Amino acid sequence: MSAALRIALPVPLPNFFDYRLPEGRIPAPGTRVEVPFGRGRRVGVVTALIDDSPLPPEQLKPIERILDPEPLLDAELLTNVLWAASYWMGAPGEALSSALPLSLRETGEWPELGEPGWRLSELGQDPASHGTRRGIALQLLTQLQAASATEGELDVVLPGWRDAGRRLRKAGLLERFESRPEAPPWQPRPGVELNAEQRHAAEQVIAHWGRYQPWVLDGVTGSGKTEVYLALIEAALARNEQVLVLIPEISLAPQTGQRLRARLGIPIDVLHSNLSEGARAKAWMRARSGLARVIVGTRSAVFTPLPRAGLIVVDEEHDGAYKQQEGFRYHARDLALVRARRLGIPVVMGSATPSLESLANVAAGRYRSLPLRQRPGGSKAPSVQLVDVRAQYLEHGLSASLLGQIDATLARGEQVLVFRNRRGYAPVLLCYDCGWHAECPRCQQPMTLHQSPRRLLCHHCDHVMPVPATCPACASKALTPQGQGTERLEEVLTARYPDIPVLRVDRETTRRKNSLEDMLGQLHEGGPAILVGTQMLAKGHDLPNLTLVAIVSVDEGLHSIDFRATERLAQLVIQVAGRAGRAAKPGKVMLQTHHPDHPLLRSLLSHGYPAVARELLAERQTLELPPYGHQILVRADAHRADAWQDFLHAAAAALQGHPGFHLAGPMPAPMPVRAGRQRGQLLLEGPRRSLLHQALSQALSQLRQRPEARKVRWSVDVDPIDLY
DNA sequence: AGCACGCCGACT
DNA sequence: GTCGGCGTGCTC
Repeated sequence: MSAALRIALPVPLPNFFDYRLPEGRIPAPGTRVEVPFGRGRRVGVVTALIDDSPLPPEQLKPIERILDPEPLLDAELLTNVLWAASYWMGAPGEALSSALPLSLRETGEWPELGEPGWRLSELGQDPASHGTRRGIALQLLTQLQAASATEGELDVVLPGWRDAGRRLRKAGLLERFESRPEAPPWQPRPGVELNAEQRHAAEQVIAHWGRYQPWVLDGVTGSGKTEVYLALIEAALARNEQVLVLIPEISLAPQTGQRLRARLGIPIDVLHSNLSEGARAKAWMRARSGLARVIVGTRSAVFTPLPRAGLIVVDEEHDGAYKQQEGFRYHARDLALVRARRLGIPVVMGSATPSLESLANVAAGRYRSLPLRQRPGGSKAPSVQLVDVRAQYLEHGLSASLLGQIDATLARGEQVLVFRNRRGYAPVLLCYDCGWHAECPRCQQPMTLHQSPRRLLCHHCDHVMPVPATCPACASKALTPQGQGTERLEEVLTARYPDIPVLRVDRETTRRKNSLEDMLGQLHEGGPAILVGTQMLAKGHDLPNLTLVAIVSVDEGLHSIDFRATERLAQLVIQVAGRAGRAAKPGKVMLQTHHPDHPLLRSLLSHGYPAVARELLAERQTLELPPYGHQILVRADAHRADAWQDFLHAAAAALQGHPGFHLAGPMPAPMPVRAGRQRGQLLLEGPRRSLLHQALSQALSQLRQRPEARKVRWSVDVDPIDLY
């Protein structure tokens, strides 16, 4: 037993590493240190000063260097990151890695916190030099004559100043400098008048301010959840507290950031994985220092330090994007709740379609519901109509009644959204003569036909193959694309409406940064247009002239073996439908299906999402599925099926004798082959989470030693959200 | 994970 | 005769 520093190192190992105490300053928990590790050096984070290291002192290596003058992570963040590692059964060092921006995972120095600012140059201070400048250029000069300003401030007071700024700098009148870091001053501004429900919601949260309480802001689309967020953010700012706003998608970040900035009148710090590394580290450090008042970010932003935390907002809390699906598999919404509890602050989770987990927590009294049922401005809920396509002739998947509605909508000068959750041209390429279809050799799944560029693409492993001219099995020329993807719908609609702009929104067309923004921007003002796209169109964007949503088909979701498929389908339909008719014009939604009598669709249409959620929850309760039962999934894959079988059988054996759960498997994964690897899984299910955890964490330490573990790739998924 | 060490096939 | 395959063992 010896005194030591317990350090987390960025390796996928479940343990910490102990190092000898240094002579001088003892770095406090949360401080980065550089240590010898193996034959190299690594950067780790001190997690504790201990006096009972199991290693004898002579086996402890000394710390090479202390990297931070004070702890980089405060006690709350460090504790919660380590909690997250243990809850989701990840390596502590890897959990800490996901918490830190890239440059701080290494030996990097703390970034400068100043913001770029603009001021008049020596020449520019002479009014004579301004010449005959007009418009924004003149306003900018006048503004900077009064005082220099940061770029963030200029964005607020003089939107669109950047072009003028660039020209005036070229002319030598302005210069750019690194401003002294300082928290932006905030003054309350007159906001939008809240309606009674919104005001009631905001007042309730404010009445419970300063202690942990989860709130579910259950607002139908268009009910103005954002207004409530804004009122609450202002309440935090008035108390000089920080707010973290989590959003599910990067594509929503610029829009959300701009909207908050415009309304709150202060710079918003945006934090997501597409940001340049420097910008990310800077935003993280600005939050740590308290300079950042409002931080907007995706999943990984849940690791932002919040020394003056006042509120966490989780927007679209039902969204699966909050769960990390590889490496360290944490759930950002759930971690946000845990952080809020330790921070003693409220969490507001907003959604038009709250997750069944959150609804169950409301029913159990752990969360409180803030319903928003009213649509402001008297706008009406869209009418939804099922289109039975069984007996209809379909023109490339589109029924006559659907096309008729599209015609009418365009004729009124309004816009149409055609939703299809399949990208590419056609999901299957089939031979009419012999029944052959193109299949991925590595996944044994149909390959998707893409037209530009023309190729067969596997959506599971990205395998690419040329499109055969004739059937490889029977040499027939009758190879026919089956079904519709967004690419094909775009082609069909462009041909049918040659004078109407048809915009396709999917992963292919939005790869470029901001292209989604640009495309939707075009539509914001505009006249008749058709928007064709996937999932991506389901969230966020407000298109006032969009009055018809055509859902081409969601039938795949009705027969999935995944018990969450129905929940996701209901949420998707409601979210997509919510795009219709947000402004004064009434919206219409048409949903094509081969199963117009399916109970889920019936219920969704006649009683809405809350009723469907109640039914699904009752079903889950009967079957003891989440959120009433808990699950941990052990996955394994290998070149040969017997390798994963051996491993998962060893895992099942190691779990024998532990109480409180039931094992399903070992069994092949729902997709038994992927990218050429055989896949299997073992599911632990039980009513008490702690027993599952206990059993598996004990079994894992044995399992890691076993020879079977080395022959497979394996991972543990606590609270899995899909069983692929 | 990375990186060693350690024994068996095709090349100068 | 060597270069290099990936099995297996370890990192405080």
